[in-house]
Amino acid sequence: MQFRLTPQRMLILKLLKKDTTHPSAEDVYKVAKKNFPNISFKTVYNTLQVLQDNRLIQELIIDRRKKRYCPDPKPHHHIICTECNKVVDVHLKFNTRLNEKRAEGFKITGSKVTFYGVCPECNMTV
Amino acid sequence: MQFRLTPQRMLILKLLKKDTTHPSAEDVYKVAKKNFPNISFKTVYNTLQVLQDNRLIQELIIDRRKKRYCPDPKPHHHIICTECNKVVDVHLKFNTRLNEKRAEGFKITGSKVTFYGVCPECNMTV
DNA sequence: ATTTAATTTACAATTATTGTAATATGATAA
DNA sequence: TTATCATATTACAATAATTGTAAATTAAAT
Repeated sequence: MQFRLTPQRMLILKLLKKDTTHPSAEDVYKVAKKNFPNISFKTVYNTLQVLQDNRLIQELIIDRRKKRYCPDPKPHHHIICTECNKVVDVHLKFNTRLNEKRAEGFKITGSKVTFYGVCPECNMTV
Repeated sequence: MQFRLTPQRMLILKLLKKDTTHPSAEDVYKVAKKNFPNISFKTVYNTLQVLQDNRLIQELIIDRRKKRYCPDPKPHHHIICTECNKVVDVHLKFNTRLNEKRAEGFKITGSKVTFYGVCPECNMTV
């Protein structure tokens, strides 16, 4: 597929790159609307997919409610707050090698560690 | 909350305990319907929540399409097939300790490793 | 300039999940 | 045992996230 970096896509990529909150598609849509008032949800979803396919961002399956998007496509890990669903990056290497025997015949292509916890803000308000 | 182990709940728990496929709520519903033809989706979802709250099963946020349920409530890890979304358990301990400094102020309560790969069946059909 | 493929938009549709209200169930106390 | 009452179930509607469709638009390539 030929991938065209349209103004909408450029904007969404830029928004993501400076956003550390791991926004949802709706979050992206709301911010993008400020620059492109007529932008559609479909364009946002479409763009997120294209950016993902081209390894410019990555989709996170971590929040029980919806997908979140991470501007850093390189493999790394995350912590999610079990109270407010805040997500933050963890840039550390862990040894999670899975030997053939334990891989159940799967050809392993990657791995990720997810940490669950309570963020500082939520910790205060208990 | 008082938790009543009704026939429907008993059935769902039993179904899950002998199911290694990490079924979705809909999968559970379909099987449960064989014994309780009038069972509702709401009862299934409600039961899955209750069983989870009572630490008899655990919900998995791993499949991009929907929640999956694991009969084993104890912390362990999973492999998911990126082709067909098959999920299997990994019962191994990994050292994923996160020192305070790197926890970004979060109070960490748990962690899980997710492996991505291609299952034997999907590997064949390439 | 013309053709053509990719993209965007508006909007409908789908899928997973949750909410509501009436009825049914079953535990507990009289 | 029977009455009471909280909890659970069901049918069904509603919501939320995401995806599909088709027409119009854009822009790359001839």
